Amino acid sequence: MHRQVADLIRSAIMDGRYVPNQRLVESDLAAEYGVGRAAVRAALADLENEYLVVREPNRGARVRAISLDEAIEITEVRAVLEGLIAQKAAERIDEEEAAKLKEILEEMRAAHQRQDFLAYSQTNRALHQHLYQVARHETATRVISNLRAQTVRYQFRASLMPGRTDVSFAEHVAIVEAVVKRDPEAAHAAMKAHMESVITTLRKMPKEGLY
Amino acid sequence: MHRQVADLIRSAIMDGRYVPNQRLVESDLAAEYGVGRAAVRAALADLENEYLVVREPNRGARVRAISLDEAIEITEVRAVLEGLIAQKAAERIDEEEAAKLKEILEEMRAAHQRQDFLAYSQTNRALHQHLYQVARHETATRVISNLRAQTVRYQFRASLMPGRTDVSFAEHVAIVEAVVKRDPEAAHAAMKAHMESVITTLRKMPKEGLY
DNA sequence: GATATAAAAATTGTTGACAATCTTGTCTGG
DNA sequence: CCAGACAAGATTGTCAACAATTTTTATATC
Repeated sequence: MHRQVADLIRSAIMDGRYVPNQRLVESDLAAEYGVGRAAVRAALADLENEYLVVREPNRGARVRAISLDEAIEITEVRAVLEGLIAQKAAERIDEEEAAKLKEILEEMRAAHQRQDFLAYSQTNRALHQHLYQVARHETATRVISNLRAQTVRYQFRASLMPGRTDVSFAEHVAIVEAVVKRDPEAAHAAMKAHMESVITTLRKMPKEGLY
Repeated sequence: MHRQVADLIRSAIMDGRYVPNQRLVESDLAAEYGVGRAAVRAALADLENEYLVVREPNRGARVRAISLDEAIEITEVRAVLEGLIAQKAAERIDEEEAAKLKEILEEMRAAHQRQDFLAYSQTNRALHQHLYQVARHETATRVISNLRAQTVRYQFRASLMPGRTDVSFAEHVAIVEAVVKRDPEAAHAAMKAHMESVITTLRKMPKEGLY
């Protein structure tokens, strides 16, 4: 039960429905989601452990504000982990998985060509998800997923920057080529380059507001 | 309150007082630690989020069993993160911090020379902790700490293997030298070599029991 | 002894009540 | 008007009770 509540609250945070520093009052949330306070409490504890929420004793919970600097730091951690994933994927990929990876890349290309930003974003996600599956590295996957939730809005904004999609797509082509070629070092290097490019983009973002 | 309880339970797990797959019964723990069930419940939730404990609906909590394969996987993630830490430390270290790092290394050398395993282990820990501080990379530090708690007993066993301390010490010397020299790439490489050596040692361990 | 079934006991999940703490609003004096 | 004190209201933290679920025990049968 509390897990579902946590999922709902997490979605609300990621969607921007709950904004940084917003108070999350147990009884209000209980009423909103039609559950008891105990479930809300447990959900907030989970979200605190995911660093999406901060709680102070006797003072309740708030949506955690993440500065651009922290988003960059989080992305740096993601970068090294995505590099590990790419390397493992290159070591472990089988024919079927390779075919699917290329398929996703083609969908990504098509979305890119028709300038369908939403579809591009979705295929980008699907590509990374597929790499996690190919890599079969549960720990890395788990840590990445958690970190991603913390920076999702920065990622959205970064991806809206002019020319970003062109760069991103080329980088993904390089990643897929290296992985399909079963070259762990090249895969690692390609992913590293991609993630550094993401970080560079983040660094160029104006430091306005919190996410 | 529940945070203190979580700390106590975590220590018991890391000390081996609570063993893999052991049931952790809320009311028993409440009696043992002199707190209410609500606090135990919250503490167990925290520990579940740290992957030290697994909980199933209606079936309670157990100490999570971590296989050698998983310990290796966790260490692989730690490896890339420790590499990031070493790199950042090399970029950011100041004179005072460099002096302290060298000081810790000397204590580590002394412990190694008098074959005081416990002191060696403590200085090893202190060295890594100091690197985390020097690196000023909160996210990496946080993720590492959590992962470390999950593998602490494997680490202990690995460090007991014959000749391990000799190798370990030499590797730490290389790390410190690179960091003090403010060479991020060398620091990263030295740490990578060290962590790969740890992983190799883990791979050589007999697959007996769970930790 | 092994197996199946029912009952009893143990444990988890949830709730409402109340104590403790914090925040907000109101009043008074300078 | 502003600052401080105090009361009222809001919220969190905790508890005991009870419902729901699982585990253990006892009993019967083969």
